[in-house]
Amino acid sequence: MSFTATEENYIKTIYQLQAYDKMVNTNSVAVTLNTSAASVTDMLKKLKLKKLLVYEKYKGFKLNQEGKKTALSIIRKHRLWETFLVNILQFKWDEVHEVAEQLEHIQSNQLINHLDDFLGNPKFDPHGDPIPDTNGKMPVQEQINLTKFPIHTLGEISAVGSQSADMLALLRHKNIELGSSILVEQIFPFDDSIEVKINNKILVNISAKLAQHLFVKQTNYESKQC
Amino acid sequence: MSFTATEENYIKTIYQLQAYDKMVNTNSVAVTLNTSAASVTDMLKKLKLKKLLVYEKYKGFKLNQEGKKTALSIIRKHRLWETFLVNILQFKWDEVHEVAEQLEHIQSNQLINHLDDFLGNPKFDPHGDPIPDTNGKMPVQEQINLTKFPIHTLGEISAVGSQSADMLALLRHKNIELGSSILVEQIFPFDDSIEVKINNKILVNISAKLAQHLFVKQTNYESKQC
DNA sequence: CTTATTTTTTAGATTTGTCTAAAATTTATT
DNA sequence: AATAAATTTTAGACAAATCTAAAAAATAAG
Repeated sequence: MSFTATEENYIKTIYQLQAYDKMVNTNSVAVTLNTSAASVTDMLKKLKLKKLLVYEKYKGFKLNQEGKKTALSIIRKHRLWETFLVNILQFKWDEVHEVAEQLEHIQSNQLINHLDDFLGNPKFDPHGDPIPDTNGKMPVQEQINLTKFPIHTLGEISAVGSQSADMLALLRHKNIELGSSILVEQIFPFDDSIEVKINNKILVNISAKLAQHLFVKQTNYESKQC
Repeated sequence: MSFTATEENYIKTIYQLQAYDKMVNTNSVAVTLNTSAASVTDMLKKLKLKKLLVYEKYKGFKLNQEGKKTALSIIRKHRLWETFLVNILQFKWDEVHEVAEQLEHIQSNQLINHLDDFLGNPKFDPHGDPIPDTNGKMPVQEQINLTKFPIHTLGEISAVGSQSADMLALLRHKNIELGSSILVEQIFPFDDSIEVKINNKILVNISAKLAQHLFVKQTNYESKQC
């Protein structure tokens, strides 16, 4: 079965909103896709007819097994294209989203599987997000973007998403390096900046932009066998 | 200015039909795009409004300067993507057309220019067709149609004038591909078929219709300095 | 040079995805 | 529990791209 680009955008959005099978409401989809609630309702009827979601009017909705499978194949395409754009075509990792939004709708299994092979079957995209395989299976993420890292949880810096001299200078100034321990103390919604404790000593404020470039691995006490 | 995928398909088709500024008629576009004459008329009004073509009703039409520029940018994208699919992703050259038809509509100058650089700014695509540059300039081809190629003269296949799957399947069956050496042995006036020797080994009979779609470059002895 | 044929255009409908405004339903608040 | 507020759905309309059938114009044939 194949879908229009518009249908695919709805499917992907609903998938992201329903994380762990929560019910999704009309308005949140409308806001995310920057459209009207009425349009969302229209599309829900269509997707229900195509047996992609569970939906009763006024009661909310969520993707069924088939819908989730479809969403994962779109996400797979999106993330593989982002990897291609950054790793092969030298895009900066914050320039790729708009183009990947277009490329993800190209229909050809042969294309996406060849692309996957050419890229060396990557497990994570340049943003650190996991890439689903042909069956929709996602690798477990051992690292996560700092913006998504839970508060009051001990982790350590496992990657930086940029090698710009400016950024490395900033990191040095804040005494942050690969392997530094990190603990999120507080999040300021006003500017999305984050206050963290580095190496259990220094309190440092990290801007939203910097946080987007830092990846953290949760410190696993059990596995520390030394 | 940007266009829908449908508009782009019309523009490209008209460009190909008007070769050297001939007037184009409604029906030929309808046949090429496998649609109705009425639909073509509708689109012509739209493209005239967008100032891409010269059109007076019942009198035929052709792209103006702006229209040709647009067509060339679409053709550039198509041929670069075909090159990518064959050279990088290991597609067979008769498998690429359908996918390239989709990829050519992706809108991003950055993408297509980075792709061009990554491919090494190729001048010809895997079918031997010239790739327009950013300004729409095409490299000259010193090739000639097989039907006009002199007898008993060594040449090599430099381009094919169609991307139809049927034709490409036929070529594969006859062991003919881009770069194959070719020598016309005999011409049969009854059906205008041609007997040729491929790669100095196999004798193959080529129908008039197939020959019309094959382009040959004379093998240049002078440059063989080994 | 009329008439017949072909080509092209118009008129009116259909489908997809969208909108606004109004009605229906659910949720929140006295 | 009754009413107010928010959310969701329906109704009706619109633009894009398409169709079929009929009308208009150009071309071909007698």
